Amino acid sequence: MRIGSWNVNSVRTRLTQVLAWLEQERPEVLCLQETKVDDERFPAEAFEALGYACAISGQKAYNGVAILSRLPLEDVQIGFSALLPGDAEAERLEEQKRVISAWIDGIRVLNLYVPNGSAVGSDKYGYKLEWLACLRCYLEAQERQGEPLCMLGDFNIGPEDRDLPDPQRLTGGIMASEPERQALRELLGERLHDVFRVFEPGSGHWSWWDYRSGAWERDQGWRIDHIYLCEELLACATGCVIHRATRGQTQPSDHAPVVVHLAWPPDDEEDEQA
DNA sequence: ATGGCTTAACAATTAAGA
Repeated sequence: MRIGSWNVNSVRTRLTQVLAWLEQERPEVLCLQETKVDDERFPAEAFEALGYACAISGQKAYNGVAILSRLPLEDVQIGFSALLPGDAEAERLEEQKRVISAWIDGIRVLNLYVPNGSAVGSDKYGYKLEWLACLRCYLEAQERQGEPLCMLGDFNIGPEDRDLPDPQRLTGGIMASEPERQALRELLGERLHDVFRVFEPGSGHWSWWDYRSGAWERDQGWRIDHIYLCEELLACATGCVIHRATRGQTQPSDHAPVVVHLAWPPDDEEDEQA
């Protein structure tokens, strides 16, 4: 079983590339962020034609998340309120469409688009920290449900200096400030693990390259798109790959897909050879 | 370089991303 995450920076602008990648890779699940389209205009038919069911939570122009699945897509939950009913903060944060989950083949797949935060100390930075605090509460409620969890998406945080191209210059700034990193560590707790780091401890592995300043040509990226697994799923992980070639295409997204390979369900012999 | 590029919205510029 393979589960991918890709910030596509507009699903309509990127549709041809996403379809081509799906046809080539055929992951069981692909989670999208920054779809930038309301639900009525989401190109579901194009994905359904390739055998993918769609769960979507979008809005006009900004944000927007979706889960595409070749396996049955069940119990779709949208927003923080799904697990925090009556919580005023969860409802307030619902205005921006950044949270969707689904039950797929015995796994709770949680797809997130964490706010960017603009600049340290700005209003948007405050919003980002509030959003992360709400996510922590959401995850505590999720843990009480007892479902195996795969949480993935665009976290807009470089968790450690090895996830940044120039730590000396960038540490402390947006996406690398201690409050953001601490908020992320706290919501992960002892329960959730960055599966990419199980297989690759080194620096120089990026998932996002700025459109500006020739960041791609100079390979000055960040690793801000992550896949986190609970212990039960982590024990089944056989690999985690960043598909960086997509970033080198014409008119690319600034993010590349990240894919985890799981021998799941645990008794599935076919997956264990992956 | 409070810069650089790309997208959506709207119809020439602005907001936002990260």
